[in-house]
Amino acid sequence: MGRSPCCDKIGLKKGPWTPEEDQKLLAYIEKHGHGSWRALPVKAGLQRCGKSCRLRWTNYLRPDIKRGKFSLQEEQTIIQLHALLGNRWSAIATHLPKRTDNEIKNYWNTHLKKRLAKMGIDPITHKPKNDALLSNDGQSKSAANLSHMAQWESARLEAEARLVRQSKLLGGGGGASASASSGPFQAQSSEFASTSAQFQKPGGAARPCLDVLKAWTGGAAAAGVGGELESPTSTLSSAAGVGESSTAVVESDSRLMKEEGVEEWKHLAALPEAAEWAAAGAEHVPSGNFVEKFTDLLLSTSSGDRRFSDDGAESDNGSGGDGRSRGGDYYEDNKNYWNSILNLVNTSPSDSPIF
DNA sequence: AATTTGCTCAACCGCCTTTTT
DNA sequence: CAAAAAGGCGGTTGAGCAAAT
Repeated sequence: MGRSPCCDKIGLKKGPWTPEEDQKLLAYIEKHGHGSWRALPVKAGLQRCGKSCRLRWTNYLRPDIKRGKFSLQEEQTIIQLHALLGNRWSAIATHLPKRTDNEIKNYWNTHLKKRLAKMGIDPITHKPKNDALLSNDGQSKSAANLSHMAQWESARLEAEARLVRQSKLLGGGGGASASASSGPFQAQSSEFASTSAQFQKPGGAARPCLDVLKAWTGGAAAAGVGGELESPTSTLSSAAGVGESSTAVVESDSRLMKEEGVEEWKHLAALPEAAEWAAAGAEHVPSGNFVEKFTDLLLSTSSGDRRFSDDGAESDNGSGGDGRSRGGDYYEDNKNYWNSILNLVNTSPSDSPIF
C-alpha cells in the first residue's frame, strides 16, 4: 500500500512568485521549518504545490544564499569540479557555499560551457572537437591534456557509478537517505575515493583515491618536488577555507578500500581506458597542470581581457598559450592538477556528498 | 524610435531514488 | 515485498531585459 493520495493539483498556482507568496513561505519556514513540503503550502496558506515551494526556498529564499556575479575562484572551482564530477550540480554546489545547484547549472550553461565550445572543446566529453583547430601554440597542449583528462574521467565516473550501485547492494543500506549531513555521504565519498584509486598503478590497486592523488602530486616528490600536499597551491584553499586533515580522509578511505577495493579494482580493470592507462603508466594520467591551464584558458577566453590573479599568473591572451608550460614536465603538471583536486577534497565539508 | 538578437535566470518538467504504508 | 507518495536532481523553457542593428 502506498501513502495517502497526493495533493490535488487543482487550482495550484504556477509561474513567478509574488512578494506576498515569498513572505508567506518565508514566515512559515522561519517559524515551523519546512517539514513536509507537501503539507507546507496548505499550512502556509499558499496555492502552490510543495515542490514549487521547495524550489523557491532552496533556490531563492534561503537566507544563506549568495547572489550576484561569480568570482574567479568560484568559476575555477566550478570548472575543476565539473571536470571531475560532470553535471552533478548538487554535488558541485556543496563545494560552493551559498551557491545553489540551479545557479551553478545556469552559470555553467550560459558562461563556462560556451567558453569550452569557443575553445573547440566539447563541453560534454571535454574532448577537443577538432584537433586541427588547436594545431599549434599552447592550446594544443592543453587540448591534449584535456583529452587525457576526459578519457580518464569518463572511465572513472563509469566505475564510480558502478560502485555506487554495488555498495547499495552490499548494504550501505540504512544510509541511503538524501539528507545533507549524514553518514551515507561518507559511504559515497569512499566509493568515489576508492574508485579513483583504482587508476593508480595496477600493482597498487588497494589504495584509496587520495593516495593516488598524493601519489601523483607527490610523484613530483619522488622527482624531488615533494612535500607540498599539506599546503596545496590551489586557489580553492582560500576559497573554501581551512581544510581538514587529508590524512584522516585517506585513512578512512583506505579502510573501505580494504573491504571493497579488490572487487572494485577488478571491475575497473575491465575498462578499456584503465587498461590502456595502466599499460602506459603514469604519463597517461591526465596530464598538464591541467585544470589550472584549462581554467586559465577558459577564463581568459571568455572576454579576452580578464586576468588571473589567483596564483599570480596572467591569462595567456595572445601571448602564446604555452607561456606557462614547463617543458612537458608531466610530474610537475600532475602535481598541480592533483593538488587542486586534493585541495577540493581536503577543504570539502565533512558532510559533502562527494568527498 | 522600432525591431531584432542575445543573454540571464527563475521556474517548470520529467525522471529517478528514497521512504512510507 | 510491492505499490505509491515524496523528495531530489538535472534538463529545458520562456519571460524579461539589454545591446545591437
